Amino acid sequence: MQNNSDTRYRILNAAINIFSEKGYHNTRVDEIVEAAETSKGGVYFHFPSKQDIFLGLIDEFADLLELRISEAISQEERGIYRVDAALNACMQTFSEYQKLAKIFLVQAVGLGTVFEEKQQEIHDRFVEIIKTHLDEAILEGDITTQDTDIAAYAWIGALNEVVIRWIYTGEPDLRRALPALRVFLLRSVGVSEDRINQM
Amino acid sequence: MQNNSDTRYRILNAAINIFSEKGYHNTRVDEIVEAAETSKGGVYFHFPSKQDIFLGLIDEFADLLELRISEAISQEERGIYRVDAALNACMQTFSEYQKLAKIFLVQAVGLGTVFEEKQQEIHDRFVEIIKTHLDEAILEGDITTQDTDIAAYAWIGALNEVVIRWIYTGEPDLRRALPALRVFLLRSVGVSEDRINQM
DNA sequence: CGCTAGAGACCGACCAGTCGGTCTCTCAGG
DNA sequence: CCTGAGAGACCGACTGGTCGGTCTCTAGCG
Repeated sequence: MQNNSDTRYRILNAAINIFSEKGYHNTRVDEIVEAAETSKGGVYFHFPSKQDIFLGLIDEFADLLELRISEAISQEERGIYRVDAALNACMQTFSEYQKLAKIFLVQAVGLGTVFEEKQQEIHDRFVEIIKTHLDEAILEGDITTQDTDIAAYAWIGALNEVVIRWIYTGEPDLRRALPALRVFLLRSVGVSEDRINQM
Repeated sequence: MQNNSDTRYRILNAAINIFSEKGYHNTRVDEIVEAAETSKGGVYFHFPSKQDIFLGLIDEFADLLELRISEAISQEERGIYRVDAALNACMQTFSEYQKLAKIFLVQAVGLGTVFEEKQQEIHDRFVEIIKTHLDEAILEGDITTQDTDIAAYAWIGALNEVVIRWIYTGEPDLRRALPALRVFLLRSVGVSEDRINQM
């Protein structure tokens, strides 16, 4: 049981590398086999199918991301600070796991019906989190009344796009981009300049 | 010569429908053949490959979108109004060509190296347009000095996400979402509430 | 010996693309 | 007006390669 260890780990690692580079359909199981220095039998001993490996990676990363965000949020009291903390956690996690981020944000898109549902479901989780805290911030009077659904989608889109950009080009460095993005997002929901500056 | 007409048109139409639903890899050429009520030979008479059909659709749509946006922009004088006009044109075009929009925004993602380049290149075109006009608006004093690269990426991301959402769920209706998104985006780059309201 | 973990040859479904053939339509020559 | 030759548009059976997944076999361990 404890011997989940070496081979399984190497397979996952290889899968991350190759999936993130070539996408799901252009990745051959045999390539994973080779990169993991194992055999087809090895792979199919540890995983039921190619699809399972891929979906497993995505699920795992989504869980990690959500955990990190929840932790960050729980450290702050006020809605608007929570939102800021979540943003930080998000960027931090993406930049720490660049390859998984690419699989999550790029390679999992456009794979047809099977994957579409999972994709939607995960996206919804994050929209929900953002929306909740934006609504909270409205109640607390930090931002004006507005359509927080749209705002939540737009935030996710904005964030993803910047991260994807960074994944491809290495620019803008996420740490350098964070302040600009932070101001952008806070302004977008109507946090006053004064408050932004004093945060 | 003029008989580019019927069959070719039916093939493209079928391709739009099926690609937009199932994505590139899950679409069989034979499905397009059937939906277009033609034959394999017919398809390969008009197009050199499956890939060409797909890329052709994307190129065509990108051109259309850019054209529409340019037209809209050229109708306005001032940077900030231009930006607003472009946004309108964009949403209008997406909602008019929902299926092509899905191919463009969803199905063209994560297809591996060949498609990645084209994808980047097209994205850059639109980032460039936005950035240019944001910079213009800064010079005209309508918005504050800021990192317009990040803002441009974020805008595109935000827009795409909302549109993708609409494509999948039919909600929020783009016409209803537009005002909220408009305020969101204008605020995000620091257009004052006063000016937004008076636009 | 029995069991876990892994090796790698092999299978067969699947599918993009091909190729020889057919079916109009046109148009020149008689 | 008829003919027949040529071209353009289209047809669909077939092929050849590719890959996910399976199956039998083996090495080591307790």
